[in-house]
Amino acid sequence: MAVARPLDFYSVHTYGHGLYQHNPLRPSEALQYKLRGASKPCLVSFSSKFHTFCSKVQFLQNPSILGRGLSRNSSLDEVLSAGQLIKEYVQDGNCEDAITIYVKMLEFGLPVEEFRFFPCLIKAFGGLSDVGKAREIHGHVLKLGVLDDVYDVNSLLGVYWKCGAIEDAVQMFEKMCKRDLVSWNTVISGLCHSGDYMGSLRMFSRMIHDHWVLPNRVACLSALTSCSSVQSLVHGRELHGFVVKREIDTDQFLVSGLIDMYMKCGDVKNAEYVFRSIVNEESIRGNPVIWNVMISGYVSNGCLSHAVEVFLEMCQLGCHQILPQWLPL
DNA sequence: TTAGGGTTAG
Repeated sequence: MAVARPLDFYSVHTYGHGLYQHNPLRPSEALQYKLRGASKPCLVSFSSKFHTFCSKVQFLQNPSILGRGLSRNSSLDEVLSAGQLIKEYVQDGNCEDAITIYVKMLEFGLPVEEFRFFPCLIKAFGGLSDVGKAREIHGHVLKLGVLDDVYDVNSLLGVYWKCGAIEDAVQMFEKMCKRDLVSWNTVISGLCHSGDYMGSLRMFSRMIHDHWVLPNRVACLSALTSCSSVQSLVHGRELHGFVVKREIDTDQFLVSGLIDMYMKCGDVKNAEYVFRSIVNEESIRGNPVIWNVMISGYVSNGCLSHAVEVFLEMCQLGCHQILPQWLPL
């Protein structure tokens, strides 16, 4: 069966893509059906490992949970407990088990409309790196009507990027009626990671000029990576000015990003300027990455004696604790 | 609640 792309998911007429297309079941039923019937690679494996973690969750083992004899309040408590557990699993990177718990909630007929952890659950699907599964959870939350929340849409956007579904992600972003800083950062970083560096920089510019949203350090970091990758000194310098103006030029990640950008663009003088203006700061001095960026930048630009000088300076300043990683003694 | 990180080597 052909799977329709979720391009027009804001329309009430388009609930039925993918999993739910031509499917008369309710979303929870449809998801259970799909998951039970799925052949490998299976979304959830009901292995012995599952029973181990299940033992920690009383409500999953309680037969009374099967929907009968439960008051509404106790059902809500179960939904809350399940949500917290899902959150924990996702934080631990245990995405499959997090999804399993949600599937159990559906099986037991818990009122998932009351579930308050959809961003977390959606994020778990990103860990599967499977665009088909991403579309399934998309259809599911769409039908539940929780996609009005920018947190949920942002999470879904992140899932599409993680799955490498660039078109889906971009089109989803373009159709978002409400965007926040995280939405912008997600798309800028997504474009950068997918190799569309100029697209990422255009998005950065559009964010400021067309939408009056002020980029934070996260957006600047992605944009800097894009500048380095395409060796665009013009954009890099512009970005440097922006970072200074925003007074975030002492951020350690941005400092190393700026030095790296200048070095990759062959502008050794400006890399030195950034490095020297910050290296006396106590917090910066102990950061081995900044020294490494500087030394490797010198080497890649053919400034070998400078590389040795900075290396010795680093040792003299008491950064010798990182020496064992460096010297093949 | 959601996004998000820098270097090198191989």
